[in-house]
Amino acid sequence: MFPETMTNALAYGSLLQHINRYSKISYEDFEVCKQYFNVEHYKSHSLVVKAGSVVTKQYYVVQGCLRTFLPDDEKDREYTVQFAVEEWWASDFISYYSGVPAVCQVESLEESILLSVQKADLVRLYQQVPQLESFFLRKLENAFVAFQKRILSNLKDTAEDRYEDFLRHYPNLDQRVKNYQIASYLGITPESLSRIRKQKMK
Amino acid sequence: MFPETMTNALAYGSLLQHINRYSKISYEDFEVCKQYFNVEHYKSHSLVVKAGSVVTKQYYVVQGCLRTFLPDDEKDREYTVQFAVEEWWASDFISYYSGVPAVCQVESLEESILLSVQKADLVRLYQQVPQLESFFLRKLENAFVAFQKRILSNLKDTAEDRYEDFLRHYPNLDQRVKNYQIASYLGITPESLSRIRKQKMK
DNA sequence: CGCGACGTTGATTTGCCTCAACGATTGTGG
DNA sequence: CCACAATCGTTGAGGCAAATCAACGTCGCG
Repeated sequence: MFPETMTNALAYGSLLQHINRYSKISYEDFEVCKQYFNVEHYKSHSLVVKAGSVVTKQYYVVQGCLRTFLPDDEKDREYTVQFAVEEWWASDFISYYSGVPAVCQVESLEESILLSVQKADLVRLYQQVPQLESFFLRKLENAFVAFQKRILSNLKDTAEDRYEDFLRHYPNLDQRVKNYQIASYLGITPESLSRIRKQKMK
Repeated sequence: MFPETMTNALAYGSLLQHINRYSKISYEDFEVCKQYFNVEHYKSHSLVVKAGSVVTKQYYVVQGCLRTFLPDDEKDREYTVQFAVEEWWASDFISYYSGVPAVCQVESLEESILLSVQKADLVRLYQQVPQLESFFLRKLENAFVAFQKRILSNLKDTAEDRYEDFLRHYPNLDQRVKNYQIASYLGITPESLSRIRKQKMK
């Protein structure tokens, strides 16, 4: 493993590159930005966000893989809202934006390195580096569009179509996560997904 | 009917009240705001947004009812993304935010009075009245949360549950729109919805 | 090694769709 | 204002995709 300072440098480097893809930011501005982001490490199978309390942070994935899901203890089932791999963001955004206690959880599916930022700190950061407000706004717009597309896909596509959408939307992710987790993202059972995969081998 | 100036005054009054519910705005600021919003009238069954060109406006519903839907000419079917009644906003937000030509359409289901605003004008407006940027951001966050809840509802709830969600989400709207439009919002056929309604009468 | 978690396969059930027919309602032109 | 057509909602019969239930093989890990 890299020494602490080394992986931190890599983490912030990843974030800088990511932000720069959307809105150019100066070295000085990024130095300010860095102060508000904390590096967090999570083991595989650990919980990043637990249901029950209000979520005040969002997370940027430097390395690893997260899954946001709604547990349904009664039916002994889970519903996956989204996955997040390198350069994606995750949180329980329902709790984060509406300020209600989280019903969803975020779990780390692998050893993960994250950068977390407090919602309250973002407000301050926006005042110091206004481009970042545009950046996060753009990010929200994109996420909104993605969700609307997913709703449309649920309305019009078959399970097989949606599985192919999933493969396109998350390249190679099918090799990193469990089948039953993909099934719970698609809204079908693991058995059905297994049959769809079999079907597709021809 | 009211004279033109009268309905315009009512329209802007509605918008002012609506904005004030989220972020307080002074009389002077609202005067600036008004300049960018245009009153538009639509007849029942007319199209507010047609598929094919990039959508640059979003619409506030002063009076009436809109529906955003994706037409599928092949299957001779439609998929409803959302309804918008008084004090709601509508557009094809996929086109509006991503700048791609619209695939969805927005139709007026009743005689409607709308206030439209250009995306480009909002940028200018934000510079003059910064509270409005927060207002629109809040609106986007709420819409994002609503969509995420709908995705979860699609994953976990039965058609009947989703119908009840619809009734709660859009109070009394079932008396204003066609059954097959509600069905296309729920992702079921009009026949299935009819059977669900029958079921619920006990 | 042995246990538990996971993926697959088969048999059966079920919720919703499709297709078709029929009233009710709406809207329109004579 | 009525007559007629079109649209819409309902109901029934039959079919299909996916769920459920159950069994079994495999893999990973304590």
